[in-house]
Amino acid sequence: MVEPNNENLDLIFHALADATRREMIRLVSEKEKTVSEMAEPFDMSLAAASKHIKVLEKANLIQRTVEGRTHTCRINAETLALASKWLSVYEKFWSKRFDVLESEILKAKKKEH
Amino acid sequence: MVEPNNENLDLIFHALADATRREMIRLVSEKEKTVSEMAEPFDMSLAAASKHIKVLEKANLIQRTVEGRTHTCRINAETLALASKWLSVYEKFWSKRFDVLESEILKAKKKEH
DNA sequence: TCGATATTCAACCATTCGGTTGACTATCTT
DNA sequence: AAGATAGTCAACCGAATGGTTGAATATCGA
Repeated sequence: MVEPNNENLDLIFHALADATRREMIRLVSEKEKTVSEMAEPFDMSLAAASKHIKVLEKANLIQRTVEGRTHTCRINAETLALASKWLSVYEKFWSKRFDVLESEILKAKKKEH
Repeated sequence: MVEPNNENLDLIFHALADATRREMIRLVSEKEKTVSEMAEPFDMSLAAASKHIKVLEKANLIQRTVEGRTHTCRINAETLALASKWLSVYEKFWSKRFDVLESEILKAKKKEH
């Protein structure tokens, strides 16, 4: 796996910080798609969608192959894994909280009887 | 867990898209910290750091309690869990890749003997 | 009460963002 | 060769971002 440096993570999280782009990731995760297909569901110009796609591409979240005049996009999930890896460092905090919550629930249930 | 809507995710990922703020999260995850303590490691004005803290707070990534003149920040890891949850939908894509990689390695090792 | 400390606020600035439109390039089809 | 199709590029626009500085607010300690 490529080690995630700060510059990478800036690009990745920035790309993810927009609902249109997150939805584009969902779309392209279903099946590889052309630029037009990626743009179609959104109420914006093709040029605007094309910019979003470029942001995703620069962040390495999708990859593009050009064949003739059509550009095909496919997901590059390894990059999502980098974001996930950064977050996973803090996983202990929320799982810890869940443990506390669970034990609280158990205690409450015992009291019922 | 609070359901992550698009607005939440916009704020969360935007907050994470800055190296200063990611480092602030790391700092505050070690131990709760005052605003000054959060700002100290960075080469910027207190006001700038204060703005970053506000971004983290609005995204609900940290929480603040005010006691007298000191504001204490603590991590709110549940919100990181929301980001992680969004990413986890795509986990199958990268773990699939790892599986392929693993089986390739196994095949290669078998060939050696 | 006075000065130090902790923090925010407001105004400003340059840059980036997310969108538009119109022109352009390249490829496919006929 | 001519027109349709796929997509980008460039210029523009208003709003948001990330920083600054100086003033304001509120609390603490002597």
